[in-house]
Amino acid sequence: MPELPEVETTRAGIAPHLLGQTVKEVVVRQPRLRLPVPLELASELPGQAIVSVERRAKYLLIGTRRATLLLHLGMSGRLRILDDAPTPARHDHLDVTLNNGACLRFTDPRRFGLALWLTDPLAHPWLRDLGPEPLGTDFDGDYLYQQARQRTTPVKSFIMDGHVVVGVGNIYANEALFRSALHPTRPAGTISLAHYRQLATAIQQVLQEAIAQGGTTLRDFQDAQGRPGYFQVALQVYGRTGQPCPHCGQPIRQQRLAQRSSFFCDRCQR
DNA sequence: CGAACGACCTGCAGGC
DNA sequence: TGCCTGCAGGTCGTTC
Repeated sequence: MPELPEVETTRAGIAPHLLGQTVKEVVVRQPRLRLPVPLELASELPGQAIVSVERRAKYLLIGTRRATLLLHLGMSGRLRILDDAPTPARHDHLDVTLNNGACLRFTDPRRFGLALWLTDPLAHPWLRDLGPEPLGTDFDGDYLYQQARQRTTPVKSFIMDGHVVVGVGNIYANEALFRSALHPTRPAGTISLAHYRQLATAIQQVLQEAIAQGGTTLRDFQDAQGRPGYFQVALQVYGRTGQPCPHCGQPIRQQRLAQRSSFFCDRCQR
């Protein structure tokens, strides 16, 4: 479900409801996520005031003075703000209720998501070694070009590697490569600096446009208020196998690359 | 070090 | 109707 734009849309949706509020109760119905939900979450988060709601890569960081609730939505995770705490449905694994009666509810059918309680989340091994934010000032074509030296991996796998740059998932990797006319299988180390500048710009633009549209809803993404995103109408190649390339009319091809579906135009992307 | 791949888990669509 | 297969927006650990 969520790539960077969907996580950012979620963050922006939950933040105003959480900031300044105090947690009343934490209900863990299913502790078996990608890692076990720590018991301390339910014992230590209640009573804490929420002082920050931030995002790093696809992780959400809900900060208190004591520690931080680190959330990841995995493939199928979703966060909603509810006015109260209605009867939970299947896969509603976690509720964080607030003193004002509202409830932050985490739902995740596939359970690839994460809920941890950490005093220093950015020092966690999974966050510590992450690459730059694509929308930050330390990401550009020169950086990508430098990172790509001597690398033979396909450029699509390269930009989806969180140690290179974070937040670029399968949808937006395909779209950014199409926009910059690069074939997904092209070995990362064979691409020129000029092309990497185009690719970096394409990544930033596609992510910013998707955020502005509230993300991409393929089947089930909804924001914190239950509204879908609208960027799917702007997708040029993702999920469009056999449909004409918007530039040249050739049918869009689909090919499996690093166990992920890739969509591209053979003629426009080299 | 980098590259390729299996693993985790559920739901759904499509073929028979 | 049911059963089977393959696929899905992520990302880790293992192996070579």
